[in-house]
Parts: sequence; C-alpha cells; structure tokens
Amino acid sequence: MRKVLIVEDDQAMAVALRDGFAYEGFAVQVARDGADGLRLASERELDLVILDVMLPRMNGLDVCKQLRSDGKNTPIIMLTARGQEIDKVLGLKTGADDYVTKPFSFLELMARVEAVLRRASTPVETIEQINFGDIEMCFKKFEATKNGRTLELSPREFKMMRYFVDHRGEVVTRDQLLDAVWGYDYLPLTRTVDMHIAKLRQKIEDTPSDPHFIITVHRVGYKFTG
Amino acid sequence: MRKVLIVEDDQAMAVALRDGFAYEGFAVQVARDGADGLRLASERELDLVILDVMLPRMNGLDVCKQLRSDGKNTPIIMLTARGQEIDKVLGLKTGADDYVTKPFSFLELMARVEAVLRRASTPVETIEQINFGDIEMCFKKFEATKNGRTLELSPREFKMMRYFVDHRGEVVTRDQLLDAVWGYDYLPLTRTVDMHIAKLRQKIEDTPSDPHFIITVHRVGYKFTG
DNA sequence: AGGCTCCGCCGCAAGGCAGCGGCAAAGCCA
DNA sequence: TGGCTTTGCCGCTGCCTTGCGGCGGAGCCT
Repeated sequence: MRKVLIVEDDQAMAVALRDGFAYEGFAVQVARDGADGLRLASERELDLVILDVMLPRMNGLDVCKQLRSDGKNTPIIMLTARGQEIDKVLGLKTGADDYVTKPFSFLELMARVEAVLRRASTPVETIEQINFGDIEMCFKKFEATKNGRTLELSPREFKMMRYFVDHRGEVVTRDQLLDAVWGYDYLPLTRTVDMHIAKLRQKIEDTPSDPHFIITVHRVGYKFTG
Repeated sequence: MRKVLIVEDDQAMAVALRDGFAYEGFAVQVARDGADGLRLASERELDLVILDVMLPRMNGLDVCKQLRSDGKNTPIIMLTARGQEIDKVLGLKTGADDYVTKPFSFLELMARVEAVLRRASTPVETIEQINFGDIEMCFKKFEATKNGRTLELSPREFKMMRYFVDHRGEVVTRDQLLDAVWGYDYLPLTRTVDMHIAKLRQKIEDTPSDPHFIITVHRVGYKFTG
C-alpha cells in the first residue's frame, strides 16, 4: 500500500486530506509541524509527502530542502496559500516535485499526485556505486579508491561527488552546488566551491592541472564527465 | 476565471458539457460546427478547447491542425466516438493535448482537463536539446556539435542561441537580445550584439557570409530559422 | 527607372576586465 | 589538538567589448 505523509497544521485541512487519501487507498500519516514532519519523513520510507509551506517550528520550504540535501528523494507536493505566491524559481530550488495553490479541489490534488507518482515510479535509481577512469566510488560506504589505493575523501567531498554523479554530463553552477551540498542559498562572494573543486581534482584527477573528470565551464560552473 | 470553448454539434452533449463546466467554475462558450469553433478559438484568448472530432463544416482534426499552424497553443482536448478510434499517431500529429473517447464520465473528463491545464501552466518546459541542419545543441550540458565535431561556444553564445531557439521563426530585435541575454535595458549605441551574431555565424553557419540559420532582417533584427 | 547618398550591418583586431586556479593562513568542530 | 573548511590574495587565462573601415540595401531625387 502506498504511504503518504501529510504535514499540515490546520486541523480542518489535515482531516480532509487524511480522509481523502485514505479513501483513495493510501496509508496516511499526519504531522502537525515542520520539525515533526521532517523527522517522520527522514526515518520512514514514504511514497509521497504533502507539505504545507506555512508551518510551526520549521517552514515547509526548509523541511523540503533539508530532506533533499539529506539525499531523500521522496516525491513532495507543496501546498501554498494564494497570497504566498512562492517564486517558481525558489520553489524549484527547494526540490519539491509539484505545487498546489490553496484553495484547490481534491480532484486537482489527486491528479497531481498521480502525475508525480507516475514520474517517480520510473526508476531514477540513485547511483550508489560508480566507476570512472581508474576510480571506484561507493556512496553508501563512503569509500573510494583510485587504482585500488584508498582515496581519503571528506564528507563534503563525497557530497559534492554525489551531486556531480547525479548530474553527470550537465553543467552545474556554483549556486547549485552551494544549495545542494551546503544548503546555502545566499549569493556566493565566496570562493569555497572553487577551493573544494581544486581539492577534489587533487585527489581524483591524474593531472589536476589538466582535469579530465571535473571540467571548468568558464563563467558558468563545472561539469562532471563520468 | 478560466475560459473554455466547447465545439460540439450534438445538442444534448453540448448542453451537458456547458452545464458541467459552468458548475466547475469555467466561463463557457459553445460553437455548433468546426468553422465557428475555429473562428472563436482564433480570436479569443482561451484556456481550453473541447473539440468533437465529427463536426459539420469542418472536422475537429482540421480545426486543431489549423489552430496549431496559426501558432495557437491553447490546450485542446478532443472527443472521439468509440468507433472512430483515432490512430494515436495521427491524433498526436494534429497537436491536441489529450483525447477522451465517448462515452465518458464527466469526472473522467475533468481529471484530464485538470491534467492538461496543469501541464499548460507549468512554465513551457524549456527545450534542452535541439537539432537543426547538421548541428546538435544541448543547453544543459553546454555542448554543441556540427557534423559530429565539437563546437566551442561561449556562455554568452549559448544564451543567445537559447533565446533564438525559444523564439524560432520570429524576428528578434537587438533590444530584445540585450534584454534577455545581457540583462541590459538601456538603448544600445553598442555593436555588441552584432559582434556576437557574427561570431555565432562563424561557428554554426556553413558559409557565414551567406547565413542560413541566423538571418538578418534589415532595420529590425535577426531571425533564427531552426 | 537609374544613379546617388545615407544609414545600418559586417569583419577585424586590440584592450579591458571578470573569473578561475594555486597558495597559505585563519577559523571551526569534534 | 588535528583535520576539515573557509577566506584572502595574486597572477593569468579567456571572454567580452569597443572602435574603425568597408560594404550593401533602402530611400530620394531627377
């Protein structure tokens, strides 16, 4: 049975959603605030999270962002009030799969639920192990080797590699990396990302000065070519 | 309020649909034949068209095809009778967004309506990959090839191409380009845009002096013909 | 209709400048 | 305290801009 978590502080809305989803054959769980929602979503294997934006203790956007940066890719549908009008760009950045603006009909919500679940069911299979060049990397074990010799990668470095692997072939901007790896969304006057790129290159590239895996794309960002 | 046009010659069906959509909060307009439907759909700004296939004066497929070739991209849902069994390929060719086969429940129709409207409202999924002539271009990867050979395009050049692709066939002015690609909105005494057009042509055209893809429109701007 | 003039477009080349990499030292957390 | 992370600085690379001269199309005048 498909499991859904509803994170909603408004009593009436929470009950309506709970009953609606139950009627549609979901196993339903309800959380009343953001912190509880985050905890539940983190520790359970869920098929779907319905997440209100305005919540006590931790707002929906932050819950969503936190889940994503923890590597959880449970489908998330956000509920926004009309007045809130989340900026689409900001919204997408947080990593939700879809947005529904209150007030909405339950039918409309279910249409989006089905769409999101359909998309999610096509296995995007997060890669837990990857080989490229003479490198072997396992994200579950936090281990990496080059030519059989162990590579000492820090947690941050693993997280960066994880993001690169998930977007291999694409150019990723420093903003994206800061957001996904650090959780920041402030403008980077900082050279932090560059620094870590350099360190990664020192470790994984044969000739760090002429990188083969992590390519600089001038004025845009970096590209990982596995 | 969302506006729907119903093109249906069967009296009973037309009334049922009209009442149903009105109940769901749509502003409804009804046309009795294909020609009228085409005229109304052309001159109004609509959110949705419900289009029967079998119609007097002009059939639904042709109406749909005509609208699309006029550049209208209003969401269209076609109604087909079971016996008609429109070939899916043919159907897709005409450019409709979805199909419902009679007989259908109003609930089923509404589910599709919501799905179609949702898709239409999600900002036109930007094209990430495009081919034209012997050129292949991927905006996510910041990669482009001509005849299989790599093209070295700068970020600015990619951004220009992106704008051209999003407006292919239209003439775009230098102002538009400056605004979209550079973010400037002051009047340009500058030759910057021309310069970059020239560089783009050097890279993507077979004979840059007689361009095929990026055409000069004297005293107006440029036109990309993908 | 033909020729002339002017405005706008194109090509080339050099200068300016932002962005990137490397190094080293300071800050932070366990 | 030790390792990981961050920040500042400096030199260099490469992109972007700007200026100039030449050319072609559009409009005007006879």
